[in-house]
Amino acid sequence: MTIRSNSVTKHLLLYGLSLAVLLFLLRWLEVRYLLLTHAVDVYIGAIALIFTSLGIWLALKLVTPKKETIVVEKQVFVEVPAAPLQAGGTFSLNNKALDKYDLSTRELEVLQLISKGLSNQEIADQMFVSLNTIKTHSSNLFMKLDVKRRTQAVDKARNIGLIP
Amino acid sequence: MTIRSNSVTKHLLLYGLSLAVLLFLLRWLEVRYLLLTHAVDVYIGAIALIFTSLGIWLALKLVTPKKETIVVEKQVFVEVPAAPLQAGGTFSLNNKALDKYDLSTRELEVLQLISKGLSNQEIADQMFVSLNTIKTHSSNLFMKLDVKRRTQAVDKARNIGLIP
DNA sequence: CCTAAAATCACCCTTTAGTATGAACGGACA
DNA sequence: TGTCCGTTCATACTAAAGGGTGATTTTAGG
Repeated sequence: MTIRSNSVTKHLLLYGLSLAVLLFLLRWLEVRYLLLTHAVDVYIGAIALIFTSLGIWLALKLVTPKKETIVVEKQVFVEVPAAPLQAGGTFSLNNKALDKYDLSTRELEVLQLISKGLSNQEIADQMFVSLNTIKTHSSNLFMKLDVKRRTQAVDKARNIGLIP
Repeated sequence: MTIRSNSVTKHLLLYGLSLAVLLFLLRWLEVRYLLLTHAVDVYIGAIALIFTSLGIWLALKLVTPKKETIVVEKQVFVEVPAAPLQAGGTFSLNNKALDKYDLSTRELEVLQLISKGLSNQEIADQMFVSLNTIKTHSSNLFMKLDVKRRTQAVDKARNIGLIP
C-alpha cells in the first residue's frame, strides 16, 4: 500500500511539473502567435491532444492491475491404500459358524466370491464350472443361511464371521 | 470482436463530438475574454483539466479489466482407512471418499440399505418412494462408484469407508 | 463294494436387478 | 430470471438372479 501511494505521489508530481512546463511553453507560444487567429485554434487542439494523451497515460499507469488472476484450487482426492484391511491382522474364519450352517467348501467359495461383487457368470468362469452349477451352489447356500438374496447372504455371512 | 470494435468506434465518435463542442465553446469564450490576459491562463488550465480527465475517462472505458481464472488441481493424498472392523467399535463415514465419489444423500441411503441385504422393493417401501426411484438412485450410484452390480458396490463402498 | 453326500450340469420358469430415456418439480445460485 | 442439480416417477427393455426339478458323476467312508 505504501508503495502504491508513493507511486501515485510521484506520478502526480510528474504530472504537475509537466503541466507547469507546458503552460509556460504555451504562454510563450501564445505571446508569439497571439495575433494569428488561426493559430489559437491549432494550439487549443494541441493542448487538447496533449492533455488527453496525458490523461490516458496517467490512467494506464495508475490502473495497473488490469489482469485479475483468480486462482481456484480444486482439490483432487487421491486414494492411497492404507494398511491392508482387517486391522487385527488376517481374517480368521469362524469355524463354529461354518459348522453351524454346514456349508460345503464349494458353497463357501461361492459365498466369498459373491461378497467380492462377482456375478454368477464370473464366479463360474473363475471356478471353471458352468453357470448352472454356481446357481445350484448359491441356491443351496441361501437355503442354509436362510436368506433370499446374495446381498443378504453377504451381510449375514459377514456378521457371523464367515467372510471378512 | 465486432462488438468490441463497435464499442471503440462509438467511444471515438463521442470523443470527437465532445472535442468539437468544447472547441466551439472555447472559441466563444476566447472571443469574449481574449483581452483579459489572466483569463487565458485560467481557461488553458481548464482545457488541460477537462481533457486530462477526458483522457482518463477514455482510458478507463477502453481498457477492460482482463479477468483470468486459473483452475489449479491440487492433489490431496488421502489415506483410505481400512474399513473399521465390526468388532472395533463405531463406524465413521469417510467424508473425503464421500466427497470424491460425490454421492447424494439419497444415493448414500440406498447404498446403505443395499448393503444390509434389502431388495429394491424393500428399500422403496422403507424410504416411502417408488421402486423406479430406487432403481434410478442405484443406477446413478453404480455409475458414480464405477461398478456394475449391487454386490460390487457394497464391496467397494466398504473398502473406501462409505459403509461399515 | 456300496452308499450317502457333494459336486456337476441342464431345462424351464418367475422374479429381481439394471439400463436407457424422458419428464416433472423444487431448491440453490448467479 | 434462467440454469443446474437432486429427487421423484414412468415406461420399456435386457440381463441377471433365483426357484424347482431332475440327472450324472466324484468322492469319502462304513
